[in-house]
Amino acid sequence: MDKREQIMQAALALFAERGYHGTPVSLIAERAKVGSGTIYRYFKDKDDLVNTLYRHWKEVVRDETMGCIDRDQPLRSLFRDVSIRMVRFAMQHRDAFIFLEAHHHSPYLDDASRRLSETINEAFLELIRHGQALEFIKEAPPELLKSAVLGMLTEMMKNHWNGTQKLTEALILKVEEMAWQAIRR
Amino acid sequence: MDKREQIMQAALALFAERGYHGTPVSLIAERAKVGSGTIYRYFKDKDDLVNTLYRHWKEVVRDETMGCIDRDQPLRSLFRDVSIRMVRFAMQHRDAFIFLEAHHHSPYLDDASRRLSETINEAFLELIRHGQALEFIKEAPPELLKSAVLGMLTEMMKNHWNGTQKLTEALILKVEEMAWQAIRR
DNA sequence: AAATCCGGAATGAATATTCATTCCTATCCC
DNA sequence: GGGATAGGAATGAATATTCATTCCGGATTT
Repeated sequence: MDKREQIMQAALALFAERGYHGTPVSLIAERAKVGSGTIYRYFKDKDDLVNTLYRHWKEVVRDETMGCIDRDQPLRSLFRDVSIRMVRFAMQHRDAFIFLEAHHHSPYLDDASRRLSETINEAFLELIRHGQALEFIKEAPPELLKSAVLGMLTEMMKNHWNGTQKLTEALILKVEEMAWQAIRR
Repeated sequence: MDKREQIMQAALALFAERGYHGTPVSLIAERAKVGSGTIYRYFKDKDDLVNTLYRHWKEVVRDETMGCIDRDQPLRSLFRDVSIRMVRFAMQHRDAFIFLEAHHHSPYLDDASRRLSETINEAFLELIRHGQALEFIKEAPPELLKSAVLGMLTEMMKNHWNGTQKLTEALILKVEEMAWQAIRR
């Protein structure tokens, strides 16, 4: 019954569904079963709330996809490992995934949020550069390859959520293979 | 000096940059150099404006990417043709591209807008099914392949706009090749 | 019972929409 | 032609609504 937690959960779901400007604080309060004034006991203002949320979930993504990974396994399986962790994260945390995706470059994100996002980005780029050094991955700007892979995975997750094409365990593997085919030499 | 056109242009730029809820009607009026009341002479309300915009640009996309295409050329070059037309459209109409992308599944889109979107979708799926029938393209749900390709292209366009990785003519070809590698048999 | 926490009404700023008025242009009369 | 006039277009101040934030009386904890 942690109020702060209730507020974070309600805000996450609403921001994911309706966007930042589209969700009134009063609605967050209602959904969290909390007085609207209470929100301001835990967060300085709406901006602070969205940034706190963003940072919280970015950290979870970082830990679940980049943390505790065996960096010494063969590159191909390292890539698969990271890709599949990302998809798994998305499946398990639908709202967080949609929220992070939608607020990727929002003007109301503060510097701390931006820096954190950049860190994760850099880790993924490093993986790609490593693959290029080993000549497993295409010669092309790493940024380009990164966005190819992430764009692909992201769009398929969106399709999964909106019901167009549900992902099964088998399809996830297929998807990962497609991503690899796109960037391999 | 067509007021309606001025309003549409201003709204497109602002919605692309700040989103629907993020842009006050007064700002649209200011940017269009028009009294705010004038907007309501041409559009029933803000909702009507955003839907009109959406439909207008979806039709342009449809015509520029799916219209006037030689459906009898070899599948590989047909696919290239469509992909490159999409990228070209995005490069030439930055705001329209960002706007359409951002409002893809917004709750304020009406039925007519949704139907139009679905039509274009279906045309692309047809292309993929055709490729599968010829055994050039992977066996997998066409929806999945479609979102892989579009997600990839879309994300790379976003990276282009935000300055992370500018696309050159040569890179566009590379990108198209990656998309093909992802879905080919 | 003091301190802290909480709810939700109250407040004022921001916003969408309306409407009384002005402006423009085309038509008509002299 | 030129002045008068009608009627649609345009305007932006006024209105009604929505929203973020504050405030304060009451509940809960210590």
